[in-house]
Amino acid sequence: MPIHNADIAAIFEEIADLLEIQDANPFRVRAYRNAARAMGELGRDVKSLLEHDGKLPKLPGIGTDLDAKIHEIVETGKCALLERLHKELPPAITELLKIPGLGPKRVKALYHDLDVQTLEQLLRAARDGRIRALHGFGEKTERNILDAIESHINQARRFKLVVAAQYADTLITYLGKASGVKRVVVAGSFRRMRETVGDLDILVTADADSKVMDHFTAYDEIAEILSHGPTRSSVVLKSGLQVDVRVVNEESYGSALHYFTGSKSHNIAVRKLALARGLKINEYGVFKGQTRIAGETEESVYHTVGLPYIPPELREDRGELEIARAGHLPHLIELADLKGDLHAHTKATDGRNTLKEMALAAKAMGFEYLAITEHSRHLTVAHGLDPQRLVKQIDEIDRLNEELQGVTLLKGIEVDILEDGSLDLPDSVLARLDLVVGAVHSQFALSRTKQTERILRAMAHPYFTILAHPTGRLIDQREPYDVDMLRIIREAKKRGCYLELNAHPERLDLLDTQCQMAKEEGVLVSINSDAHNTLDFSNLRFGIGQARRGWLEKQDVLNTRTLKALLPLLKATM
DNA sequence: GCCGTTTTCGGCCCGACTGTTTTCAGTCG
Repeated sequence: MPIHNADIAAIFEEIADLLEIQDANPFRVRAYRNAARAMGELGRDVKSLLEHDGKLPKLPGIGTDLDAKIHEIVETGKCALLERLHKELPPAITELLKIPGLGPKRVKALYHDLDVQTLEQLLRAARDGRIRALHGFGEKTERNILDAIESHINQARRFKLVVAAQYADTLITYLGKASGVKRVVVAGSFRRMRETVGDLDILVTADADSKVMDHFTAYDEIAEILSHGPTRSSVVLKSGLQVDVRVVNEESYGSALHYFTGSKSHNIAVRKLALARGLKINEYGVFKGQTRIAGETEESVYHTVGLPYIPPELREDRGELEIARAGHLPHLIELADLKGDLHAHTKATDGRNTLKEMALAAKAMGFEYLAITEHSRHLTVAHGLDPQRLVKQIDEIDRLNEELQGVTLLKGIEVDILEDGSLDLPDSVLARLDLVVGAVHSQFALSRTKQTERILRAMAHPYFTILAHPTGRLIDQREPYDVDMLRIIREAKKRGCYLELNAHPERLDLLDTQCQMAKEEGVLVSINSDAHNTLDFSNLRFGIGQARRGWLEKQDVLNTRTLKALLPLLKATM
């Protein structure tokens, strides 16, 4: 069985769960969770790294023991510690931890006292009223467990950023209407621009006598109130989205925003820095003994631990603290840096608007240029262009450009990369274009080797300019196809072509860690809307968020270039 | 299990809310 990073991460997570149920040292448990996270986020494939170099680079949180376990898993596909734990505890028991309200202590009690090992057994025990009899459990806990199991089955897991944004906008307006409310801001993974969010974390500053929590829990989209306190409340909306609201007074705004934005591991790292300086950080401020020394702004919090302000998108404990301390934080790209968009469709294929309407919408975005890149004939469902229709569009664009003021349409194509790596249109017509965007739209299940070779062969084509949505994943719908992204990026560097970060909210493809990889290898990324109508340009903000999570700066992005600077870059091949 | 501008041993972020308890453990973020 091929071992991927995610497999190693899953093994470490399971070990952490089982150790926790065994009441092991919580810091040992954390070490395994950190290692799982490190594996999940690593931009390089561990197996191929080991095959190539024979050892792993030094990774934070991976010491001698975990390093040996990674070797063991890669070489044998198994981990002796996990096998031992499986003998000591029933394997399915980690499923029980997924039930909200059940942590390791309660799972352990349920197993020892009631021999509950599976969700089915848990359900039966709750229905029979056996749980309430356990020490530390009661009638209400039993009821909650029962409810949680039932909703666990058809529970919505994570929400795409674009969907969460819609709920956030209306809720912010609603909360702002409560008396005494000063500021309402969404923190959490939403503010860090993660591609999906599990819940909305909203921070409110308000006068001490504000009734904002009562106002919040009276919101008419609420399906269930999970908790309701004076400073913190949690609810589930009818949509299934959980919302947590936290209220602090105005002087704690910065420290509370920092705390509530996370990520959890970033916060832990910052608080450790504070400890080393004899300081304590909590959501109310930074304290030296009993004295509060900072907290009005996030800048003030970072300042107390000797750091500059770190943008939310970087707060993932992926080395940002060290880089910040050294004064080398990137100046992250912003939406206003984009000078154009290099991937868009019109009515000629599966888009909704005309060439002119798209051009004017791009101009309204402040863009100098917009590339029209229709699908090619192989993608019949999208009414892809054959050579004749593409030539016709080329002529139309030439005519329209003479008429347009302040914006230029570029002639392109989103050409299908066929299974053998050839392109879906002949050279004779591709030669007439300003750029060729290549895309995989079929045969997603090829082996890693074949899929990689297919894409490399397409990129070797002299007219190839940009690889569209390089992993092919659709968030929550379709897994990425299996490719060696590092090889693709290195080949792009050699060939002088580029990778797309597709900003469509269902794609957000390249992934953030792959953006970092492209940057390290010196390959420019093109942040494109893949617009199918004039409104889709607004999705670029999600692409910008993803790019910022990938540490990209203005100079790392192809379409921050002016038209004049861009054109030679599009022509640079081989 | 990891790690070191006090350290190779002894620490490891910090607080709110719930439910069960009668002063606090467990869970969560």
